[in-house]
Amino acid sequence: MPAPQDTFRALADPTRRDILHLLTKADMSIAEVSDQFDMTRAAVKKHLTVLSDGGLISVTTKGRERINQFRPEGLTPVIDWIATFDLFWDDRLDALKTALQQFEAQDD
Amino acid sequence: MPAPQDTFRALADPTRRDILHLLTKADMSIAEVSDQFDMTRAAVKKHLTVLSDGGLISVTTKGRERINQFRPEGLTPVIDWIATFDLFWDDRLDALKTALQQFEAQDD
DNA sequence: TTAATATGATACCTTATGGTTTTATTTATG
DNA sequence: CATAAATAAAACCATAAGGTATCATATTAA
Repeated sequence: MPAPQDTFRALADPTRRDILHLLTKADMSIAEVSDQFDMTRAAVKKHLTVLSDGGLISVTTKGRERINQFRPEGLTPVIDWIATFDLFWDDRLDALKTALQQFEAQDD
Repeated sequence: MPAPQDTFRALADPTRRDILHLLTKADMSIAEVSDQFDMTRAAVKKHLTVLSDGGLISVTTKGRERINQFRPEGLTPVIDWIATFDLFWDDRLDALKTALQQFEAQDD
């Protein structure tokens, strides 16, 4: 239930977008994510917090680790927003919108 | 030909997203856009510059005015990026991807 | 229990961002 | 031509953002 703004904000940083792609390969602890970037754990952890605030990842505690998992549904606020422009597009894009609505419905 | 980052950045601000919706109603000069927001023309002009850098609007000169026009195609970098996650989604989302590819092809 | 690991939290620094104000330039208009 | 209108450009300001370093806390593991 993040505000759309939180999702847009989370996606605005390239490192955060890269983290999302990384998390499609496997769920990872903060340390594991940090290993893939040339910055401190603290910095990566801040990015993960922003991603979590934006609904793009979920975090579960496993012992002393925090396992970060990509949440594809977190992207829907952005898709929804883009879909609001569909009157400007053509019929082919209506197909996209329809497919999207099915996805939304399925997600309930 | 903006870098994807410029597009994501442009969409990260709520005022800029509102401006895009406003411009779906009509092409507008800077002054006309400014009339719809509680901030100075200079501030709105900065936002329009960021939107232009992100490929989301085009600007044409008409006398002493600069007419700003929404560019729906400017959203495709974002759509493309989201589509890169489709392996994580389900078959229904494949339909979305297909529709998107048709749109891309048509745009050439 | 002691030491190492993984993370949390805070303080701090630098730069980017969103905004205003002021001044200049270009284009209409009376 | 003189003036008003529309925008450009630059200086400036406060806050947000991305990053580091440091210290505290909570789990493991020896």
